[in-house]
Amino acid sequence: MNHVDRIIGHAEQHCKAHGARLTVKRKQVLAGLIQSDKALSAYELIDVCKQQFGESMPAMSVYRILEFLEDEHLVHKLSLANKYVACAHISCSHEHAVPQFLICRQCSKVKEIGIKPATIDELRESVNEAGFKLVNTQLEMNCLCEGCVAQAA
Amino acid sequence: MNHVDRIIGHAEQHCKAHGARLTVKRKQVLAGLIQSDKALSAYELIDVCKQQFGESMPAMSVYRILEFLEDEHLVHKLSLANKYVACAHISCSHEHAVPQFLICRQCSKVKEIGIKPATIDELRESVNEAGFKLVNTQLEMNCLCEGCVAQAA
DNA sequence: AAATAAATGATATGTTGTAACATAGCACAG
DNA sequence: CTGTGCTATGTTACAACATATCATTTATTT
Repeated sequence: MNHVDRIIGHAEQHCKAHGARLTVKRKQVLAGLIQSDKALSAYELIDVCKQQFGESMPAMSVYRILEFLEDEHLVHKLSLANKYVACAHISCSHEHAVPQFLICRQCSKVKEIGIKPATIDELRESVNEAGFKLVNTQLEMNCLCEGCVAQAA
Repeated sequence: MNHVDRIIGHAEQHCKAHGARLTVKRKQVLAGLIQSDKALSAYELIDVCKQQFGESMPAMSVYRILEFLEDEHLVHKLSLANKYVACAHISCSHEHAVPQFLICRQCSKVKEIGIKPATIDELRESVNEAGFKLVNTQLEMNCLCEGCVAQAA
């Protein structure tokens, strides 16, 4: 049983635990994302599924499935790139805070990190001072990954 | 001379200072953004210009003009919302750091703030620890504005 | 097996953004 | 003033991202 299957297994348990169903199609989409170290757009996922499973998915289905996976906290949507990534913590049993994402502008590689709570608190305070309320702490930051920095140099 | 015209005047000086031209169309687009306290999409700007100046702008032109205005630091693009806002500091003569934006999920109202440099440094450090390089510090945060918080309550 | 609910398919359309090439208008050398 | 070149704008076509709506299929319950 390989890495991806193991994670999918965890995801399935997670869904079962509250009566949600991780169907074949949903598994395929999730697997596509897990295998990729980059963020993928919905249409890129269609291609991936086509290649890996010979299944031709309509865009509509992929978007529905992504929505389901987001609701299950198995996938995150990155608004900065209009792309999607698998959650890095599907296999962890403990709860996680809302993560932050570093997105490589060049190659779409994504790293999910947890910023120090103290830093988050400072941010939240700045926001409050401005009279706004932070809805969530999912920050997305434009970055370059190691590989692309090296290339650029 | 009203508020908007005054800001446009500043913008014109700024452009002239290095041989860039703030043409009529460019002024119209900029004025549309300055008048709005909300972020506007390119297509919303087309409507605004149509209403205010009777000028029918092709989408392509608006995008080109927005790009020009961004290069001149007169306008910011908000990737979280795929919308655009006028820079809050066009009339200031001093230089500004890269700003951060609070975007109301509900009504698209935007506030441009400057977070404490120390907080930014902490963020940058977290990013470096993860092996990435921060490309810019234009953070965009999903928020609710005062008005929409009040409404929701 | 019938009734019900959940998931997916099919089709159309909306929204955001870019590519590629054509035209218009100004600026300045001759 | 006239050609030449540059910048700005127009036009058309299309790519990429996303949602609405209704029909059909699949799974679950009774």
